[in-house]
Amino acid sequence: MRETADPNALLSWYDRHARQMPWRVGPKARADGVRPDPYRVWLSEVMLQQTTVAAVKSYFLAFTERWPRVTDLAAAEDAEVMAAWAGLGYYARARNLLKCARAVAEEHGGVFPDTHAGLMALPGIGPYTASAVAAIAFDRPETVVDGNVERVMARLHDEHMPLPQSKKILTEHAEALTPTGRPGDYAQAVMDLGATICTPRNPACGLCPWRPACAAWAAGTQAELPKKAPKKRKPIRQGTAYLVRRVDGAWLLETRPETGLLGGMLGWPGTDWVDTSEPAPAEAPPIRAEWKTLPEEARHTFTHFHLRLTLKTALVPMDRAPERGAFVAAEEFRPADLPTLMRKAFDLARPR
DNA sequence: GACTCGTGGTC
DNA sequence: TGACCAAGAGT
Repeated sequence: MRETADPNALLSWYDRHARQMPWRVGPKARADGVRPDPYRVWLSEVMLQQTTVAAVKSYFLAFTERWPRVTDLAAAEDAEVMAAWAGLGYYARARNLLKCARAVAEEHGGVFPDTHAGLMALPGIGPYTASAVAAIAFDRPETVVDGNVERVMARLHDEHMPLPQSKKILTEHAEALTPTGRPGDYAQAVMDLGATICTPRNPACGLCPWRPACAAWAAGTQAELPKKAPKKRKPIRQGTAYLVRRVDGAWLLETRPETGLLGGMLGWPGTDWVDTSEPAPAEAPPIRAEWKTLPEEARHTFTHFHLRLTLKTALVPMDRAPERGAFVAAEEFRPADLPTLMRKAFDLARPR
């Protein structure tokens, strides 16, 4: 008879092996009564959505240095926040981050709600993030279910039904295990277990505090779990971007529409992007100029398609007015403010 | 439930 | 090199 998974065994493991991260109050400090700052917990959780810890660290430090409190962030300009988020991806997160900060500042007196329902009502906070903030910042016994927890539960219970179909069952397993004591530490402990021991490939079962309870370990199936529905392959889209430099060094840029891909981000004016099976999109030059096509196209892969972007460049005189976008002075232009695709295009087109 | 929505690291 | 993957949310 296999043992039942013991939350205390996991907490004991976490006390010894918790990862240190800039936004985390470790188990020792937590036991000494140190409370995490809900603003920092929320900010980190939003940044960590579908994003690796390694990628998040420098952004988290930059954001908290520049905007130490939620009211500081709420008072920031949209363009400043979008530029600071550039490169981290999933830019709807940044747009919702600002909406959420402003809602907390204006409708909640600058104080985050401390319940799952209160948090869920805020922009950019879904089931996972509401549970994470409620548990980690407010020590409420909420159950966090992220990709780590799904994997751990699928293996613990040897669940072979593929995701996302199995999500509900895995959530119920996770809820059944969540303890009423130390819920914040516990939430972080399950995710640390998934990130360092119960990893997608080559799980370190020999070091796992829950191995005695693991049905997949008993069956030898841990390497093939969790099962996932097959993914569709990515189509290829094509388009053209126009990189215009004025003789004084200014660059012609535009802020993209709020919705859709790279919404709200700075970018080069260009055509629509269409599937390569369709005719190439009509030219859409943002200004009258002599265009030069670069020998190399910018290639970039998004979540659901590959993009091949033809780059056209031009040098224009001071008195030439653009039909789209606006010139940004050379000394004010920072390539780091661009999303990665646009920065790639710039790196191929920049004068050297 | 099925799509959309980024990026960099890894094998 | 290409596919997979990482602390999901919104529509």
